[in-house]
Amino acid sequence: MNAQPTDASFDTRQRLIEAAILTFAEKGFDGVGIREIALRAKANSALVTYHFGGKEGLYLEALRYIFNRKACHVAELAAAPRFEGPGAREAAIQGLKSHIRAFMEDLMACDRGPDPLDEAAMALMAREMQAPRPVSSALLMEQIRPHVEHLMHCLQVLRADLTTDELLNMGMSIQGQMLYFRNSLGIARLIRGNPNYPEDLEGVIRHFTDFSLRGLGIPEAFPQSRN
Amino acid sequence: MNAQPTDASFDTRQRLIEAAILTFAEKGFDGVGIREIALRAKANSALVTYHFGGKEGLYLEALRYIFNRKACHVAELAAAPRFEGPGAREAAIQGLKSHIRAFMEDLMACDRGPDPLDEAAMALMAREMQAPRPVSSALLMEQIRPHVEHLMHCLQVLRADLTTDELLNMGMSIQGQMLYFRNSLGIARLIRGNPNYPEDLEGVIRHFTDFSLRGLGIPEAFPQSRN
DNA sequence: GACTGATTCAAACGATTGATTAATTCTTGG
DNA sequence: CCAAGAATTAATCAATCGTTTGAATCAGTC
Repeated sequence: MNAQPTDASFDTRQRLIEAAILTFAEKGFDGVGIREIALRAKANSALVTYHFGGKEGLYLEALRYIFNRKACHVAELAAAPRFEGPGAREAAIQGLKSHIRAFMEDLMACDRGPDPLDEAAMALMAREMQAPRPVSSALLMEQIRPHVEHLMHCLQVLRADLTTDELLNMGMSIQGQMLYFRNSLGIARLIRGNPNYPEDLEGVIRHFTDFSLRGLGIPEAFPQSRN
Repeated sequence: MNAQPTDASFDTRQRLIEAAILTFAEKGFDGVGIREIALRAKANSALVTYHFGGKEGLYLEALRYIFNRKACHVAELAAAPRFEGPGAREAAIQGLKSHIRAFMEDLMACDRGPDPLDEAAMALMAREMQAPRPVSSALLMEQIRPHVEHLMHCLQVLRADLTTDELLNMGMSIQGQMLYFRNSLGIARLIRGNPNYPEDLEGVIRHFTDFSLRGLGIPEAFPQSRN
């Protein structure tokens, strides 16, 4: 593995990484050979060991590439200040709404157009989340933690009466519906008989927002008790 | 592959299938060799081809074994009659509660004690749901469809004012949080720093029930408007 | 143009893959 | 008891795996 890539090797490295994302996402780590990746990247398979130290090194670098590439909206929110004092509750509601919107927009990568690489990157992250490799679980945790903490902060402000465990359950339900939505897009399109679903992402975001606020137990979001 | 297994070969077949479930669940289809499975089953690796026609045949047989073994609670519910006439609403609420409980108990296989085989079976199904193999996707869909239809019927009774698309969104949120819970057990345990999570499955079931009923917009489930 | 280090390449490495073979053991009905 | 078929075994198959090798090619520097 070389120390720092030069301009000459940068293109090859990038092509290998992108081919790795596409192919790993499609078939999983064990379902792909480095020859297949190298062929897709129009590079020699020996370069995988040369540039990344091996197949696993390429896999790790692919994950890092995904994390760095996705200048997430969620990441910006995670850096927001804490909600305190009067108006904290309203701010937390707005923060939760923003989180759901940002997370959905990140999930769908809707602001960069339909990019197959983004699509594959999310599929690969989904694989990694379900069956985390020991070597990459730390990388994944480091990436997810700030988002989790920001969401948990919103929830804690909104439901100060709940225990930490109950708050984690709330967060799990909120994140779960969105991540499952992303993971099962293919099936959902089949069930609805609509290959373009969701045409109305705004409607889906609105649904997740309302469902989450009600599920969380926010009175303002509950239609029957609103008036 | 032999036509019908005799008594003599039944034990070996069973041992191979159970070893396959455990090992496939742990490392995925491509991450396991038949020698490793055979070693775990204390059998000869050539018997995989002899009894099941090959590695993929063993995998399919393992899935069938899971489906047959798991006399799912959800499957019983799916065969329940439709909710009609007076009391339909109460019945639908109870039906939804039962569905969530049954689905969670099936997901966690908690009613037969902590059986590593059941645990592995669910992990394998989770893998299969996220990245279904072409040969087994039909088997999986056939297994899942009745559960989806039963859930949709409950939702339709409870929220007759919603469009089909909105109802599908509701169902997606309800199933999503549970499936995500199952799929991301590994990450959840990392986040909580508790490898034994969830110790209190009842609490999780109660949470999903409350969250779903509130999210669905059922007034009775909303604490602030209950009294 | 010669030298240097980084990069790429074709070829081959040993190991392991799923599958096959042929011989052997086990089981069982006549 | 004994053929006959089923079940199991060790050994081996070709293919592929990730990796290594050594030479070729490239880009700069003196």
